[in-house]
Amino acid sequence: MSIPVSPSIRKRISESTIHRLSLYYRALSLLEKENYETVSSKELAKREKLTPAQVRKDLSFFGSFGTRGLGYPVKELRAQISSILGLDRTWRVALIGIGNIGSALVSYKEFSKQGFQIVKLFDNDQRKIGSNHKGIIVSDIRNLETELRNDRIEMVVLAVPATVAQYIVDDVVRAGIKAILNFAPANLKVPDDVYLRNENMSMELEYLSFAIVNNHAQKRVKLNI
Amino acid sequence: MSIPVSPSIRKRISESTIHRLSLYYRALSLLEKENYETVSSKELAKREKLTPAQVRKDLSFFGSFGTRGLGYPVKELRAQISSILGLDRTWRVALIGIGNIGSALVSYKEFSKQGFQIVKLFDNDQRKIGSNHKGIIVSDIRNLETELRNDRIEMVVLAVPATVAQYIVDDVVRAGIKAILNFAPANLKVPDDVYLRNENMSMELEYLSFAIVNNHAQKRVKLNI
DNA sequence: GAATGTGAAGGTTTTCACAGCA
DNA sequence: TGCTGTGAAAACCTTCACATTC
Repeated sequence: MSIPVSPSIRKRISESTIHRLSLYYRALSLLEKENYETVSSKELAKREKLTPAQVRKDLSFFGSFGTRGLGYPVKELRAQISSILGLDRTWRVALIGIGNIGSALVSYKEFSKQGFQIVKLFDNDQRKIGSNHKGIIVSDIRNLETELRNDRIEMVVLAVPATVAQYIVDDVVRAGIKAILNFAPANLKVPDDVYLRNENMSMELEYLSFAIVNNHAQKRVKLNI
Repeated sequence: MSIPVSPSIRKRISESTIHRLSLYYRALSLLEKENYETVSSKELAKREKLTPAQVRKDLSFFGSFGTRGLGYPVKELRAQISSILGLDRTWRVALIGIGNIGSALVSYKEFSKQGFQIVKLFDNDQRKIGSNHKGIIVSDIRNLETELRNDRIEMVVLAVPATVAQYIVDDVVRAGIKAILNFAPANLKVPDDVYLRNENMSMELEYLSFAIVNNHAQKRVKLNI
């Protein structure tokens, strides 16, 4: 009998661990397609450029999913991580701002693949309101609060200009939304009980720029074979 | 006289420090627009939801830019960080894959604003090759290696399907490119001397999903006032 | 008085190394 | 024998606290 995933986590799990769970999840999905029955922490680590100890430690926070001498059962572990990350269900997501980035996100396959269903689109541009994107009619942002409530939206993706982002996020918070993914290069203020994450796509380019200019040492992956 | 930025950094600077430099840079750009002459670590920290000590420590790795009792000169500090991050110049960037995400990135203002100039586009789709995106003609990916060399491209942004990403990245590496930003959900292998960063946009949504499902405690920002 | 710069302390994350089990 | 699970150690990162400077 396997130990169940603890429903409420005692020790605070680090952000990095959670991000790595996403990586494991992706690797396991691939391994399942490749018909692997089991996988060792060593193999998982290799595929995600991590160390075997890291993989085992991360997983150990949530339970004992492996078998000594054998490894982890691919299918089960994938299901477990899926449940830990809340990917064993679908999420009703609204996307605000049908510009550049917004339009791309509507058809971004990785979102829907993981259960994030964009079911609502908003914009303030009269030319866009009423138009159809991938089967969804763009709503007027003036009705944001009521429509977010009526459509039982659980997460919001913000892809609006930085200058208006705070006003919109205030509305979103008023609508009772507790999870927001922000693409605007702005520092948004939200109450303590609202989860806000920022996606800053030029940050990684800036890292590359820094790395080249400064000859920055790469983090070396120990292979401990 | 100010102490110059050490050209080669002895102690390895952490990734987080570099990412925070990006944040400081953005905040300082705004402060400059707002006509601030100086800024304290306290104010900078507040704007980026960090601690004053963190700000001072980060900056101290690169030099002494402030004045005791006064704070940091906004304009100078911005210039210094700009030079540290390599943003005081322009970068010739090629974008490969003019799909969903790729098209959005061509017009993504944050890139050009920081000096990342997309000067070259590639795709393998005959219908796209030869077409004009924001003044750039899409090239055939079959000429990737030679064109990257001839056009003296310094960075590559990859926005192609995961299934073909490795083949393309191999070509990119052969062309001598040392910095790659990858949007494909794939684990690409590159030689040690090539910087590769991954942008995984669903990872943050997965974090939000985890946070909701597990009532994950937010990292609390100490205000030490 | 105000705020930086920085060793040292404290806290967190990663890695080690090995007991334990299939 | 092979590989997990995990305390302990090591490495790393953040915060403290204060001497220092304007």
